Amino acid sequence: MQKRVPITGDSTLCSTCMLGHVCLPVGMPAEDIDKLSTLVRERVRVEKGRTLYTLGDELDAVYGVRSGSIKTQIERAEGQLQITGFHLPGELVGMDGMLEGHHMSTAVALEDTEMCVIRLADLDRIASHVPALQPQFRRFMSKEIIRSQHMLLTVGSLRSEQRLAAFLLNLSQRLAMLGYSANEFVLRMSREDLGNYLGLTLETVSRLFSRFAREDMIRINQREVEILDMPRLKKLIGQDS
Amino acid sequence: MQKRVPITGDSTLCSTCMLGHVCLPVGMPAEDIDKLSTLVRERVRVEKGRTLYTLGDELDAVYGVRSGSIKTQIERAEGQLQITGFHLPGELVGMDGMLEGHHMSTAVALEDTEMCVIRLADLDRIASHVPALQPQFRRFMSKEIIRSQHMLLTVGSLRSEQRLAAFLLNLSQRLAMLGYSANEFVLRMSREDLGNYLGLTLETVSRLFSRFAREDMIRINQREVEILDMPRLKKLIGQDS
DNA sequence: CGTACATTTGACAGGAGTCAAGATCCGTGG
DNA sequence: CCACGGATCTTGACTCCTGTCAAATGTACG
Repeated sequence: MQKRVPITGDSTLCSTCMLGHVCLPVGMPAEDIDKLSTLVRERVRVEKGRTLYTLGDELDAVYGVRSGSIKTQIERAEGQLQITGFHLPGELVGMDGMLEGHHMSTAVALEDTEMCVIRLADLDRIASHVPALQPQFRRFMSKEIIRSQHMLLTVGSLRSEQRLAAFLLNLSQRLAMLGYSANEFVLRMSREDLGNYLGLTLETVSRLFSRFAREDMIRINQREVEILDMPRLKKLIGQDS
Repeated sequence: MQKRVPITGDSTLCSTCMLGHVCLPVGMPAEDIDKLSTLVRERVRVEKGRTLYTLGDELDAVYGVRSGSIKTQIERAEGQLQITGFHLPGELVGMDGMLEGHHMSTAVALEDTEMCVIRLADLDRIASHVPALQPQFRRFMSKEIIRSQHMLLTVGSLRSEQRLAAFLLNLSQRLAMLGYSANEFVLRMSREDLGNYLGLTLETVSRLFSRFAREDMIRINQREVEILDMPRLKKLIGQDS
């Protein structure tokens, strides 16, 4: 567990945060968003490779990615490890773990990352005079359910090339939402992480990248990706155009 | 969408329901549970094979299984279908779908089934004077996140025989929680459903059942299962004893 | 009692895993 | 600034698990 640092000044309220259009406040009425000023009172910096929280840690808050990126993973006693998500700015992590009050997963920074701390006590306190907040938070939990169910479909019923294509398209789209290029980006995770996430081996992922590049669908240089033929990638997973 | 029927009399409040030890009230203080009397005001009967709700239906409530069982599935445009869960009494369905206010999945009864209707409006109304209710509901959503992430691990990193063993053990355990036999039960779903759920084909599932039976780990006759060697099943997935 | 559906079983093929060897990149220290 | 060493990534050869296709058998329901 990393050290939480109080936010100084009010330069960084939810109401003025650049991520308002993707993060927790999205879609809420402006007057309600103004009332979220004490929702995030602390931040946590996590260096690349370090953990934000670990399986079993006590949980009194969930976290929003402010900058950087995070992977979350679950483990089984036998050492099996499954990466459950790569999280970009505006996305919340830690919502599993609310069942027991202990984290059910581990969150590791893929690069130097800053997280907003959303204490559950603050959430309920503020919700008592901002009625829209509870439904809004449920929406975010619902989104997390949908996300993992969608991954289940991906891993359970798509072939390897389709899984990788789906991953690239999903990442591209999320980066575009954040104002980054949809066609050119840097993967923050290793081939091994990616393989684990998609239910493949790192060799298969590597081979697929090479093949996609050979077929001029992408250009790839280590972790730099350029998507050259978005329509064909989409066609690969059955989406038209 | 099936017809909702008001509950008559108060013979079936949450506070007196037999499923209280597994359903939404579990762990809440008795005085709070007493205040849930108007949380479930309607029920829905769903015949075997019929849908409780369908992808795209408007959502104003989530549902708890009162008796019977339900499968939930998501779909992709291309016709791919992924079963995301088989739900027993006391379990909630429909919590995906709170994101958009429309169901993101379809729920189909595996046998004649009765569901409790939990309207979201009622949830928030009651929560305003039962502070423990919102955290409790979040716990159930959290549980759903954990469940689907665990399935992701199962499908993403276990071999076919391990997946089926994990399924049998999980079902056995949930049935035991409900007071049924942990060793003898009836599968309510087809081999095809089971295969789809586990990311396998129906033939593979059938072969595995036959093999487990040949190796005296289970006895199986169509959908009747008897677990003969629980320790060996557990060992198969790496759990000791 | 017959027909449609569900399940079992076999033969075969192919996609992804495993094992192994190189190539490339990157951080560290001289 | 450059050289070294470990980590990461690529590629090849081969294996095997699971999927596909097909046929037979069993079961349930009208």
